Amino acid sequence: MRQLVYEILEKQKKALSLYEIEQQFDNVERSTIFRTLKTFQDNYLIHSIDDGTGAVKYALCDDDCTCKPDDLHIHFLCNKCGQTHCMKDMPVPKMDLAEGFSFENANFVVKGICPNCR
Amino acid sequence: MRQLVYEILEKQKKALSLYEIEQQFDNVERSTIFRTLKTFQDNYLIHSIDDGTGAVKYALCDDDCTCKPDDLHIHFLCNKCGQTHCMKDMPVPKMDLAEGFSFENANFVVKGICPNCR
DNA sequence: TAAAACTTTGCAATACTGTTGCACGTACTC
DNA sequence: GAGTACGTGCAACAGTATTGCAAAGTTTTA
Repeated sequence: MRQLVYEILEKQKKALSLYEIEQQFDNVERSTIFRTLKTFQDNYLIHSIDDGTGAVKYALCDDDCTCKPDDLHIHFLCNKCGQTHCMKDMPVPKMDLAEGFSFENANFVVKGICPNCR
Repeated sequence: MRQLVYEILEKQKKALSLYEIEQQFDNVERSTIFRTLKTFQDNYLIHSIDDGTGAVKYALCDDDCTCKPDDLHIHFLCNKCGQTHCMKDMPVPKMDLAEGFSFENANFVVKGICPNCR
C-alpha cells in the first residue's frame, strides 16, 4: 500500500488530495490511504498543503527537505482546473513581522491560471 | 442583523470565524450570520481568510479596499491562541511566476506566536 | 389600507472532508 | 501451534459549510 501510494505521488508533478488519490485505486478505503499519508507525513516523506479549496493536498518532499521553515516553498493553485503545483524553486520570502510577532511557519498559495489552462 | 454583525467585526482587530461571531449573540442562527457574511462579501465589505485552521475567518476591508490583487495583505495566525491578525500594512509580495503562470490572487498566512502569547 | 411582492430568519437537513474505534485477517516470532 | 504485531475495511462520528422550506416581517402598489 505504501509503495503504491508513493508511486502515485511520484508520478504526479502536482499535489494530490486524499480524494484524488483514492480515485486512482479501484477499491481502497479512504481511511487506509489517510493513515498511509499520515505515516508518510510523520516521517517527513511528504508535506501537506492547504490551498483553500477545502481539501488538503499532499506532495512528495525533496530528498533534502526537512519540512522546516527554511524549506517552505510557494504553491500555485489553478483557478480553472483546481490543480495545485509545487513551486519548489520559489521559497517563501522572509517577512519582517511587526514587533512582538515571531515566525514559525508560513503558507503561501498563489492563485491564477496555469499553463495548461490558458 | 447586518448592523450588528458589522459592529462586531468593527470592534475586533482580528479576523473572526463564523463560530466566533455566533458566540457573540444569544440566539442567532449560524445560517443567518452565514448569509449576512455572504452578502457582505458579495458587496466587498469584508474579506475572508482561510488560515488553515479549518474555519474561514472574516475581517472588514479598508474603506479603499477593492479586494483586488493590489489590496492583498498578509495574515498572521498565532499557533498558541489561534487568533488571526490582519497585517494591513504588509502587502503580499509580488512573485515572478514561472513561464505560463498568470497571477490572479494569493493567500499568504504567516504562523507563529503573537505578542499576547509570548 | 389591504393585498401582493419581496426579504429575512430559524429550523432542519445535507454535503464534504477528515478522523477514530473496532473487528477481522495476515504475517511474523518463538 | 499459540501469541503478538501490523494493516485493512467498515462504520460511525466530528466539524464546518451550505441549502430548502416555511413562517414572520417589511415594503410596495393599487
